[in-house]
Amino acid sequence: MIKQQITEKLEEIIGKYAKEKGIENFVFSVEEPPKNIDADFAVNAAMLLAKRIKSNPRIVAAEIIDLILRDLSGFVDKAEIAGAGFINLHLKNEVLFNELEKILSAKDKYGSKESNNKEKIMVEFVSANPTGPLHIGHGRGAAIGDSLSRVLKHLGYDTTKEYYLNDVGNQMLVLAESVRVRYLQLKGDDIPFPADHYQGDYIKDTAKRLIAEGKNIDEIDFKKEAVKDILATIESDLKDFAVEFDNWFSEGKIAFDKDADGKTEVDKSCEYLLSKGDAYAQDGALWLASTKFGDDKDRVLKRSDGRYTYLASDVAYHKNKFERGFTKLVNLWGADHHGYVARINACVQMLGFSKETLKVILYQLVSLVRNGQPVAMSTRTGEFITLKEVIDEVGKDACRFFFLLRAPDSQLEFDLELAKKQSSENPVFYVQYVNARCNSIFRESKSRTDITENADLSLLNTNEERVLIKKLAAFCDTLSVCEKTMSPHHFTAYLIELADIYHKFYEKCRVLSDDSALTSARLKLIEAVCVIIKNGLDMLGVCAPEKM
RNA sequence: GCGCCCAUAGCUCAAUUGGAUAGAGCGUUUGACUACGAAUCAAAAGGUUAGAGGUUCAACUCCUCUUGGGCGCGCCA
Repeated sequence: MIKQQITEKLEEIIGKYAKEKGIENFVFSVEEPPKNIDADFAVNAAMLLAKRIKSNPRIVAAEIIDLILRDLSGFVDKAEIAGAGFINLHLKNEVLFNELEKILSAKDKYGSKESNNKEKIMVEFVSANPTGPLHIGHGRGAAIGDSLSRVLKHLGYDTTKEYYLNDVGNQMLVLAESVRVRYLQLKGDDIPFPADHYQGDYIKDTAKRLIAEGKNIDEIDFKKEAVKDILATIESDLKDFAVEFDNWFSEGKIAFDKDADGKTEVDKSCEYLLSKGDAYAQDGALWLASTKFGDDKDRVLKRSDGRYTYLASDVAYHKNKFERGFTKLVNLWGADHHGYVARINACVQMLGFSKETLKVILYQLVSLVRNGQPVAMSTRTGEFITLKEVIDEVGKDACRFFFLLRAPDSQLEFDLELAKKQSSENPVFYVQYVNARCNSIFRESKSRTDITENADLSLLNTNEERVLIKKLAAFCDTLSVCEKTMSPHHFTAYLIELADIYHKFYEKCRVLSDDSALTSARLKLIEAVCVIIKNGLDMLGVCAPEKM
C-alpha cells in the first residue's frame, strides 16, 4: 500500500506543479527502479513534463524535488535526479515499519477493500460442453478464471463466478445417441458404434448404470442421464481443482423455458433486436446485423428451418446477464473461439452497453506432449488427457501454479512427463517452503520465554530486512497490476520473487538468537511473511502447508 | 486468400502495459549443513528480445514489412 500512498501524494504535488506550468491532468508513473539503482521508487514525471513544456528534464526534476522534500518530509528521506531525468526517492524506514504493522493487524484482509461498489462483475469461465470430462485445456481456463475472481473479490468487487452450460444443440443429440448405442450393445445388440460419436468410456459407464437400474428403454431420457453423469464428474473434478462456481446457468433455461406469452428468452431477445433494427430477415433466416459494430459479416440467429443458432442463445444469455445487474462481464474463452469476439462485442453494444463493458480474455490452447509426441485433444475420439489425470499425477497445487505462471495469451506446452517430474522441482514448492520454514521457527520459538509481543520493529535495519519488508508491501501493487491487466498470473512471479528474498534473508539473518529484542522483532517480520505468502497463494487457489 | 494470437538464455516462461545494466525455474559448472528445515543459499556460464525499417529523451513493449508457428474464417456448438 506504500506505493499507492506515495503515488497519491505525488499526484497532488506534481499535478499542482504541472497546472502552474499550464498542463492539466498530467499523468506520470511511479515505478520500482532496477536492482542496480539504490532507491525505493522512481518517478518519470520530469521527463514527460519537460517535453510538454519544452524545458530541460533535469531542471524540472530539480524543481519537483524541492517540492517533494518540502511536502513529503514525513515519507521521503532523500530524493535525487538520475539518468535522463528520473527522480529517485528513498523512503524513511518508519514508513516500512508502519506498513509491517498494517500487515500484522490486517492479516488475510491486507490489501482488501471492504466494498468496491464501482462494478458488479461476472466472470464466466470453463463453460465446457457437458459432453465429456474436462480436459487439460479447460484446466487452464479454470485456473485463470478462478484466480482472477479471487483477486477481484479481494479488491472488494461484487464478483460472481458462473459456468454456462451448453445443454442445447446438435452435440446433445449425438451424446444421447452415443449412450443409447452403448446401451443397446451392452444389451447384446450387434450394432456398430458411429465413428463420429463420443468414444469415451464414460459413455459406457452411463449405459452400464442405466442397465443396472433396470429401466425400460422407452422410459430412459438418454440425454438427461448422460448430462447428469457428466456434470457430476465435471463438478467433482473442479472441486478437486479448488474451483467452485457461484452459479451454473443452463442454456436450456433461455432456450426452452417459456413465459406467460409462450415465449422463451431467446425469442424475446431476437424480437428486441428486430425492433431496434439490429436484426433483419433475409433468405428465410433471421440475421444479426453485427457488421454495424465492426464484425466482418452478419450472422444468422435463426435458420431458415426455424431453429435458432448458438449465437441466438448467446445473445439472450448476455442480455440475461445485464438484466441480473452486472455492470462488467468477463468471459474466458479458449483462443479457438476468437472469431466469436467481434459478434458478441456487437451484441453487447446492441444491448445498449459500451464495448468496454465486456472483456473477453482469450487464453491460448494448451498443447500436450508425451514422450515428444503431440497428443491429440478431441473429445470425440476419446484420445485426450483429462484434467483429473493431470491433477492426480502432479497435484492440484502444482497444476494450478503451473497454469498461472504464464500470461493467458502465450501458448503453453504441457509435457506430461515433465509435469510428473516436477513434483519436487516445481516453483510452487519453492514458495510453499517459505511458509514451512517460518512455521518451523515458530515451533522452535515456543520454548522461549523472553519473546515480547510489542517488538521494536525499528531493530529490523539490515538491508535484507528492508528489502523483504518492501516486497511484502508490494503485495498491493501486484493486486492492482492483476486488476489493471485482468490477469492473475503476476502473482506467481511476485511470490517467487518474495520467496527468493525470504530465503536470502533466512541465510543472512538468524531469527532466533541471544538478542531477545531482535528475536522478537524478527519473529514479527516472519509472521508478516507468512501472512503475505498465504494471501498470495490464496489468490492462486494454492495451499500453504505448515509442514511439507 | 483474409483475420486473431505468438516468437525473449540450451528448455519452459516473466518483464510493474513505453523506463535505467531484459529476469526466474529447469538443465550445465563450482562451492556451503556440528545453530531456526539443504525442497535452501553463494558463485559462474548462457541474449543483436526471429529479421529489417520507423516513432520516442527512452522500445521486448507502439507502427510498417518479411520469416516462422498456433488458431479461426458454417444457416456447427
